[in-house]
Amino acid sequence: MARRVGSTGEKTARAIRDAAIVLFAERGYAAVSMRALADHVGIQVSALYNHFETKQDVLATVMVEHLEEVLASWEAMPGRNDDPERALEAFARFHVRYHVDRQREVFISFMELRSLEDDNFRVVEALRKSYEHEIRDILETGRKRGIFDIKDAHVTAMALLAMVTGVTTWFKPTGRLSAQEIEEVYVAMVMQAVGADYQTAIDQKKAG
Amino acid sequence: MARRVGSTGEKTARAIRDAAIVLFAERGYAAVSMRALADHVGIQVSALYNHFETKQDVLATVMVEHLEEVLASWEAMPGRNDDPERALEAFARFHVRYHVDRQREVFISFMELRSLEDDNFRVVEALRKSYEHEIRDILETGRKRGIFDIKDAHVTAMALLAMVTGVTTWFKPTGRLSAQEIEEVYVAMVMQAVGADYQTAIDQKKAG
Amino acid sequence: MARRVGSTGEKTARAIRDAAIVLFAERGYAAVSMRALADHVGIQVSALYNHFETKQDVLATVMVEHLEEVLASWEAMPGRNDDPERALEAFARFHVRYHVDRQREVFISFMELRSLEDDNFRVVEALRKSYEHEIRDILETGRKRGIFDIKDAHVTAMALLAMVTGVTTWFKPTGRLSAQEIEEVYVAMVMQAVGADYQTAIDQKKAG
Amino acid sequence: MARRVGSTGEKTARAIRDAAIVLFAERGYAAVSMRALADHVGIQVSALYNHFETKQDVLATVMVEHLEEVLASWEAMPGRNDDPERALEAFARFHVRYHVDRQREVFISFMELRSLEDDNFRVVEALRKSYEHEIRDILETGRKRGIFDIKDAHVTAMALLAMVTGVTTWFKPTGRLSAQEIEEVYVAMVMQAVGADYQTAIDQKKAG
DNA sequence: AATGAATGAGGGTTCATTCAT
DNA sequence: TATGAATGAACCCTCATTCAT
Repeated sequence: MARRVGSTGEKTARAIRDAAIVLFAERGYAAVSMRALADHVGIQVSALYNHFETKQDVLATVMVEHLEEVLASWEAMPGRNDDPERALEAFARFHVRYHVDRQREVFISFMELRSLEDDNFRVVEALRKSYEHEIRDILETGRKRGIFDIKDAHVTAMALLAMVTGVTTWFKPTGRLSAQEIEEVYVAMVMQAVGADYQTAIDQKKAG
Repeated sequence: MARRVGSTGEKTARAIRDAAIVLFAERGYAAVSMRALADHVGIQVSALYNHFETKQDVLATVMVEHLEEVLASWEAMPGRNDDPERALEAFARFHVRYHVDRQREVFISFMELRSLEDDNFRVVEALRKSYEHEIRDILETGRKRGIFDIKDAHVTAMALLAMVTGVTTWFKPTGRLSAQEIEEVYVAMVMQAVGADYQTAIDQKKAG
Repeated sequence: MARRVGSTGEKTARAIRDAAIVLFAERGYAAVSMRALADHVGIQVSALYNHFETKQDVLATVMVEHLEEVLASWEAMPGRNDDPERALEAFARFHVRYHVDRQREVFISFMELRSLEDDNFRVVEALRKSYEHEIRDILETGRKRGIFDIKDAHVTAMALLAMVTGVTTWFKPTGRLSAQEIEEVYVAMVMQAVGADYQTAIDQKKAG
Repeated sequence: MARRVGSTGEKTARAIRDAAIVLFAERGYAAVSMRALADHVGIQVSALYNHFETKQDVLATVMVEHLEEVLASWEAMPGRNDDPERALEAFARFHVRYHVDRQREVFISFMELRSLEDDNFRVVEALRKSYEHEIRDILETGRKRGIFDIKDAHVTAMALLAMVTGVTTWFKPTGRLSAQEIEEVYVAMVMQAVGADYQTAIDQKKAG
């Protein structure tokens, strides 16, 4: 008999993943005990094992689920198939927005790669690479066409990803700047960093 | 009795710090046991306590030592007191160079803030802020003078730091690009990101 | 409501007993989990509790059932009420045959006495003693009549039981010797061990 | 620096082995927890791990040590190189004596074979086989020379070993019979079981 | 300065069992 | 009768740290 959606089990599994995201992001995978996780969810430690085989399994599930959602969301992003300039802007916008919204998952997926056992690492690494290829391909296309003023698509891709991903380390929704404002700052920086004539476009909008 | 420099003890303490840097960077503070550390050094666990009071003390020592060295080196960097454009270039150049050279210490100092107990955290955080202020001040000065085309000095500072710091996550000395080449790529990106007329300067050099 | 013989429940209970016999013999009671037992049967752990109250109950059931069958079978063995020589031969023959056929149950009933809780232990111990008394009585009668050359009926009984029971530790149906051949070897040894003139009887048969 | 004989560590390790022998024999390996073992020794659980790597290691050590001692003792037994009749008597005498003295180790080495992991099993099994070969070789020699009236040296060896080993399951030093008396009963049974003319020899001694 | 042995807390995981469905 | 989910105790083992030598 199939497990009914919305059954107790489904809800508990979801609660465990959610608690894991909070705790792993806050303290790091190694520093989070299954007891702490269970306490956070409000169940007994042993009950965790009705939903996940091991602690490692919790981590892998969280990471894979996140990366798959990132990729799926990017697939649906408008502008991603336009010319390199618009595609890069779309990517930057998507990336910063997604990362501001899902700071913790992003941070975990980046930081806890080293905590993954071999099998899980391979799966997650493949997903990460897929994502990195997206921006690298945009940059490379733009570089070849002479639109972007960059020396190396790969290094640039890594640098831009690091820059934008870094927003997760300091952004707080209650801070001085809104998510919307931060998005604009980052998109502008990305565009300028590759030498695209972005500022003008904005000014035109304003002027228009 | 003062410990003589060059004594066995001094050498062991240095060896422990070095091993800690390697292991903390590789696995994270929480995932490194005192046993693993001792094994790496080639001594017994209990001998560690002749040199450091606690595991936490090892971490704090490594971080403080690193940050103090960073600041001292930056103090000595030529160009840091010139106009904002040159100062930013100096900073970018210094930062990427230092981070490529000391990848592991940088990574630890960034990642393991959360592993510090309150007292140590305050000390380390102060050192980090000092460093962040250096670039923020340069950017702010440049922004006020209309030299840099940026919206917000603080956000830009964080973004640039994250971007350049990120080099530690993928750079390998044996890779396709040399440290020298990567430095150039990053410096160019930083300068472009703030809208400084850097590329021209390079071209002038070439043209010169 | 009486449980109908042949009902699903009856079949499952039988399957659990059978799986328990295999697993307890193989790994020992303490090393077999209810999960392992359920897996072997092909049901969920909680379903076991529809058929047995506790794990201990499974063990007790298996042992009592086995010992009662042994006693009942021995009651029906021809020759058991004849003179001590024939009675001993009958017992040896019965014992080795039964033990070769039911190696696992025998092994469990012998080894897992210590795993029984008090109440169950008393029941099982009584059954075991009944069986031991059978051979001891035969030996004692033969010793008194001067037919058996033994020093002590009890010690001899224990020794012979141990010897024949030991067959379960190494006999494999696919081995060099058939069950039939092994039976002959053991019966001859038993008869000789008590100084009965058994070999002659065999020779007579051959000569006859 | 070599560990001094008689140091605390040596004594603790010995105490752990001794406690393990008692507990494993009484409850079985799987049913003995490291906590129970530590309690029995009077130390903390974690201290066990200063002396043995794992629980499995405790078992393997106890078994290997015992079997090596058995073999060494048998090597030193007088009469073991005489004619088959005397050699068998020597073996029976040695075996029952040793097994009465070391009931628990014998029982463990026999019963807990299944609890050994592969590597340890191979080592222990080899030692056991060495011992079994001793009696089998004696029996085979005697059979070939027509001294023993047995059908099969291997089956006979297993039967005799089981018979004599079984003494460990019921013998109690405080019981009706002394170890000395039980030895005589068993030796007589062994000799008679193979059709050796042993009783006469005893009578001769008495007559002598 | 280094060691072996000890401690007590806590690690991840499995246990037998219960219960609502 | 069978299930999935829960419990609380217990499992083996490792942890950081201490201390006599």
